Amino acid sequence: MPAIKDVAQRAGVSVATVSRVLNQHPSVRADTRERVLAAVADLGYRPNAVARSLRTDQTRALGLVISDVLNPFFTELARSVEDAARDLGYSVVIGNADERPELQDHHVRTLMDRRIDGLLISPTDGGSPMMLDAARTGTPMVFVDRWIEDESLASVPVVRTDGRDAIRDLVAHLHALGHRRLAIIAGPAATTTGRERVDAFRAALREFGLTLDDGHIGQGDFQADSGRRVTARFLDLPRPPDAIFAADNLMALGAMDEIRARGLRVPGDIALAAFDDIPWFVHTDPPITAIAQPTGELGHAAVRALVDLVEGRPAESVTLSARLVTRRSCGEPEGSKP
Amino acid sequence: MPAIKDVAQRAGVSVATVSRVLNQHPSVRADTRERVLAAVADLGYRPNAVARSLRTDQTRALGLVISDVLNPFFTELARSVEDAARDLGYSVVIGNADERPELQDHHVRTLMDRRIDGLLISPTDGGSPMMLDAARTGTPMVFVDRWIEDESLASVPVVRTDGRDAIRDLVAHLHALGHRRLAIIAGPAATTTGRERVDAFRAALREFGLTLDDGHIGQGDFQADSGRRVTARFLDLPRPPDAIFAADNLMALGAMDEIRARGLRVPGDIALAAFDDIPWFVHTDPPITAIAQPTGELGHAAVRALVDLVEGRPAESVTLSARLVTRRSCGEPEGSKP
DNA sequence: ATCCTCCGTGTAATCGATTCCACGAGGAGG
DNA sequence: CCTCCTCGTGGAATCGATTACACGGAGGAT
Repeated sequence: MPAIKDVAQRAGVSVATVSRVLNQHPSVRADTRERVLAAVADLGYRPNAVARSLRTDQTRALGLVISDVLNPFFTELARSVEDAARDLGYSVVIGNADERPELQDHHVRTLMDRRIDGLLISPTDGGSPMMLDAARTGTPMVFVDRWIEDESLASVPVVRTDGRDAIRDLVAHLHALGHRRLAIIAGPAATTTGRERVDAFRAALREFGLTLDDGHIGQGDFQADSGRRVTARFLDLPRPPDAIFAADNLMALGAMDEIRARGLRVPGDIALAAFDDIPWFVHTDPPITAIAQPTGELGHAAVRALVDLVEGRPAESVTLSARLVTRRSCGEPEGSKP
Repeated sequence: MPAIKDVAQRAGVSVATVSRVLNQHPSVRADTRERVLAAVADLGYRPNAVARSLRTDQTRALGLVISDVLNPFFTELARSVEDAARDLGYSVVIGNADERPELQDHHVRTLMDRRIDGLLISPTDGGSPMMLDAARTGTPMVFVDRWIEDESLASVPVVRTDGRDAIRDLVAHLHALGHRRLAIIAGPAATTTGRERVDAFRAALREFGLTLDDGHIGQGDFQADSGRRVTARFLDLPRPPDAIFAADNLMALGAMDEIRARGLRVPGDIALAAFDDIPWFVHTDPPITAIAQPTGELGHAAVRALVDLVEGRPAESVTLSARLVTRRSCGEPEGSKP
């Protein structure tokens, strides 16, 4: 693999001149430029990004640590992040934390070791040591989707979706269809989205004169299995809920598994709704009512904020809003009753 | 961010000694080692991977270029690749080609510029310039899932799934349920998996005395939209097929969309099956019969082969086999008829 | 006592780029 | 004709690690 000195030699110039040509520095005579470019083409030379990074102290790479790649919400997020970053001339290195704090820490550490220019992170837990460290040492950092409530992290911008209104709409929808005993499969209490969705759900219930039983809050971990387990607990109750709201799409999948395994039917026996909409919800039996986040915009906004930080501009937090997409899993839509 | 010389200074030794401690070189006196380790801890020093890579000419990073992150098959693959790589002490940098050759090329180029140690690639097309270049210049490289049939790439190991038998099983299943006019939504002809699945399908049909009409082969591109389009064409035929086999799960999703949009029913009006199984297929209406690849093993085997290459050992191609998972989208299972 | 070995450590070259500074040539202005 | 700029270019320092080689001291062999 040819290095810059090979190009210099072949073009009969110094490495400095080659470097200037490569970085479109103006003070190179046109014919010299030609010669250098010709040598570059002949040798198939490509600058070594590792060496360049060492010298310039920037890698033009961003780190993205997400909680679970297998969750369609996060893969869509990852995709939009990569798109936005590429447009701005950055690469993205993805780390999958699998909802495990120690894995999250591993990835943050590896990314920092590789000296990525900035970190986009959707924390799995209450804040791992490496992450606090990264924030403290001034690594540009942006939280996406979830964030950490810690005063030492107060300056880290948060790009997220506020599901409050959509959740209220969902509760209204359920209420209108006659459901009164509503339950929620919550995310981990350590995550902000975990808590927030429960809070919003509880507040909305209150608005409709309902209360959220302690027995109707199940602790999940955003994985399908936990949705199954919690749903089993709900269904074993003497008076089971008549509607279940899963705080993410994987737990909704688990819930469906369990409901189906017991020979019950959605929405006849029990209604089901989920946070996060995915293409498959159209084709499930029945199609699932869900709260959709503007995932693409979320990714773009997050990258914009992070790159602002990286390039020395101030960055702001962004809050987008989610919307309810009603389908048939909570009962027949209002207008369509016979 | 402290560098090795800061550690050296604080411990009162030279940078060489610090480096030796960090790389567990044996010839360091125990008490010196202690002092160095203490300094490392005090400063929170972490070695700069960029500098290390420049010097050692290895990054301990692997590149993975996949055709489409949004396809659950590939995200599962990516996840298993990352798992396997991490176990062996490597990081994975993912590039999403989005089934677009020019994007694939962009990622290969970027990864090569960053001097990744090896490249895992699932090519979208017949072989882009950068890829041929990479192979020619001796970059360790392994094809996964798909590959390129080019003599200059003959030495690149291929880790893949052979779906031949499973496709035969599928055709047998369809035949047993009375379907005779079978159609296939194929992948791009430029991809090996695209062609291979059609070939296997055609061969299996012949075995059952059926033929594959030209009108019953639709050219898709592994994306949902193309599944929709091709299905529309099938259904507009004067004598539409009575069973459709989609060569991947996204095109199956598109096919379902189209079938549903026309008010037709699966499997009553038309049977549907897909290559690649995903968790949601259990919950669609109806549950979809699919051919499942051992995705986890695929990823692990691919990483093993690539790391062998990277570390100077010979690597071998691996072919795993897929299996048919019958559900209800082709008709009621044999045993369960009344 | 002398010489050799080995052990632990330091000095300095090196990887491949970027960039500051210096330098020579040529043109403009006095 | 001399001085001063400007322009284009080259030399060399630098980023942060690794590692070949050198070196001084301790201990063993003779």
